[in-house]
Amino acid sequence: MNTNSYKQDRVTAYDEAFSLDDEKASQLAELFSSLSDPNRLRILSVLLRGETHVQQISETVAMSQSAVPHQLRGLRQMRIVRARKQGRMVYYSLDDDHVKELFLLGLDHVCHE
Amino acid sequence: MNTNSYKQDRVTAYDEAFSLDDEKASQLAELFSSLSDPNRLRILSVLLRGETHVQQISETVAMSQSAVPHQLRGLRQMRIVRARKQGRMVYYSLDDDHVKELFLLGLDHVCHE
DNA sequence: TGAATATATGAACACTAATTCATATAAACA
DNA sequence: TGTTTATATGAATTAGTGTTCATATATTCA
Repeated sequence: MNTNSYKQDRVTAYDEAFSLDDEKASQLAELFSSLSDPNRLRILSVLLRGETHVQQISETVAMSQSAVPHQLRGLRQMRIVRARKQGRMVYYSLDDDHVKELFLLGLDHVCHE
Repeated sequence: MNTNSYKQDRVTAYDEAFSLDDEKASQLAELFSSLSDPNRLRILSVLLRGETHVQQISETVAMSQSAVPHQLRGLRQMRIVRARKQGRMVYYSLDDDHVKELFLLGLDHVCHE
């Protein structure tokens, strides 16, 4: 973890000599890809309000029964959301605040022009 | 500009009653889509260091002659980069700091796990 | 003016990704 | 136990995206 120095303050961290290596580029692209679909974003916007079960997500974002679990699967694999089963319902929530920050920063930008 | 209240402090702005409408969802998805490709991210990582001409981008990120302008076109249309022609070279730079912030926040997250 | 260089663009192709449809699993309830 | 409800999954379809190849435009230089 000392071969790079990404861990500095975000804005000042970017070294002039820095060039994004292939692996980091791919990871970063994967992260942003998770946020690159309107329906996925709407699912996340629901989860931003708190833990919710699948059916309720479907209704809120007006997606079909099977489309929602399909998307949730991807988000789960990216560790963006987390599932908790209770009875026959499965409750999803954001796995941490990382994506919430990105989401809100992005929304901020979109809404300012 | 007062039909929404997105302009509050980012973290507290997210109203419990808020649900991402279709248009905002699409705009946001478009924004994140701009960052959803490794090569595009590498191009941006070069531009983060400052204004650069196309050929130099090609060399730095090891992309073909035509692939780079193709990608730059998309970034230009999204107003993420800006072009300045000088002689037969075209110099590109980031159009503002919006995407830089997203890029660095994302990189931050990727590098912390 | 003609050749060389830098960038852009259109079409074709390959690849990815999102949705739907059908079906499977699994829990609750009668 | 059998039926209903909630979620998940696989396959197929469709739409979108990134690259390459060939070519166009535009600028410099001889």
